[in-house]
Amino acid sequence: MLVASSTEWEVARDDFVAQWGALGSHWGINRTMAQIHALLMTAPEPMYTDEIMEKLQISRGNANTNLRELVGWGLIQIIHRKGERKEYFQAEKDIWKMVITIAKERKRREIVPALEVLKSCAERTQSESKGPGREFHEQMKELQEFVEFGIKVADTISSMKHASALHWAMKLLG
Amino acid sequence: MLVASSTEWEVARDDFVAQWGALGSHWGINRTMAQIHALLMTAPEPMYTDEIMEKLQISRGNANTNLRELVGWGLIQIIHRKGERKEYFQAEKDIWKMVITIAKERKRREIVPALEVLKSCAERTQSESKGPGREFHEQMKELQEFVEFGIKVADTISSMKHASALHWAMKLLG
DNA sequence: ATCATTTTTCAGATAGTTCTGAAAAGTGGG
DNA sequence: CCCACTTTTCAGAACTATCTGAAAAATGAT
Repeated sequence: MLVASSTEWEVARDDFVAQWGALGSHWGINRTMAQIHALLMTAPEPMYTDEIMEKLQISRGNANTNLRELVGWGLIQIIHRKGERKEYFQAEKDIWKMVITIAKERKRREIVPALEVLKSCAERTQSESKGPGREFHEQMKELQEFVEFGIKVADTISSMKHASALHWAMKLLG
Repeated sequence: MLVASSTEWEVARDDFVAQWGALGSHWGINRTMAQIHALLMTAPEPMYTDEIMEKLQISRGNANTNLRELVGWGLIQIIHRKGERKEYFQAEKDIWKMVITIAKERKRREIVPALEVLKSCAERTQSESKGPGREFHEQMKELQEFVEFGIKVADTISSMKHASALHWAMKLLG
C-alpha cells in the first residue's frame, strides 16, 4: 500500500496515513481519499499526482478522482508553480479549520437532506390525533427539533475562532 | 426492501426507515442495522425477529446478526415476555440517551485507537530536532492534544442531563 | 497552430462488504 | 431427557464500492 520510507519520521508518517485511512473508512469516507489527505497534511511541501501515486501505490485514475474529491470538500487546494504545468496539492494544516470544513460539508451533504425527510414525516402525520400514528408524529417532531438545535450549535461553534471556542470549552470543563 | 404499509403514518415511517438507513451507510454503519434501529425506534411495541424480517424483507441470518450488533452497541435491548420463548427487541426512544450511547461507542471503538496511533507517532519522533521530522512531530502532538481535548468535552457533555446540556447550549447561542 | 505534457474519463476488473438460507446449536417446558 | 421452538453460525452468493489503465480531452509553451 505504501512504498518503503527511509527516515524515522517517515515511518511514523506511514502509520499515521494508514490510521487516518482506517478512521475515514469507519466514518463513511473512502479510505484512499483519507490516506491522500493524511499524506498531504504531513507533507513538508505541496505534492503532485505522480508523487502521491508512487507513495500510496495507487493508479492515476484513483489519485485524480480522490484529489478532485478532496478539493470538492475544501480540504486541499491546488497550487500552481510559475513555469510549471503540473498541479501541486496542499492540505490545510490548521486542525480547527479542517474540522469546521468537514462539519460544514457533512451538514450540507447529509444532515440537511435527512432533516428534510424528518420534516416531511412530521408534516404528513400532523393530523394523527391518537395512538401509534400520533406517537410517531411526536417522535419525528422531536427528532427534527433536536437536529435543528444541533445544527444551530454547530454553526455557532463553527463561526468562532479557535481561541474563543477553546475559551468556551474550558468554561464548560469547569 | 420494505413490505407495503397500510396506514398513513406507516408510509411516513417507511420513509424514515429508508432515510435512517441511508444516513447510517454514509457514516460507516451498516444500512440494515440502521434500518432495524429506525424500525424499532418507531415501533409502538417491542418486535421479534420474524416481524422484522417480514417488514424489511431480510433473511433470518441478517436480522439476527444486526440485532446482536445493535444490542452490542447498547442501542436496543432484549425483552422477555412471561410464558414466551421468543426474544422481543425494543429501542431506546430518548434521543439524548441515544446520541450519548452512539458517541460513547464510537469513542471506544474508533477514537481511542486512533489516539493511540497519534501518541505513538508523536513519541517516536520526539528526538527530531529540526526540519520535516520536527514539523511532523509537532503536528502529531497538536492533533493528539486536540483529540484529547475533544474527548474531554464530549465526556463532560455526555455526563450531563439533557436539560443541563440544553441550558448550556442556549447560553452558547446567546 | 503544433505538440509534448498533464488531466480527466470511464468501462471493465477487483476487492470488500453484506446477505442468504439451511444446518447446527441452544433452550425451556413438560 | 425429549422435543418443539428459537437462535446462532457460516460457506457461498450477491451486491456495492472502489480501483485500474488506457484512451480521450485539455492545456500552455513555443
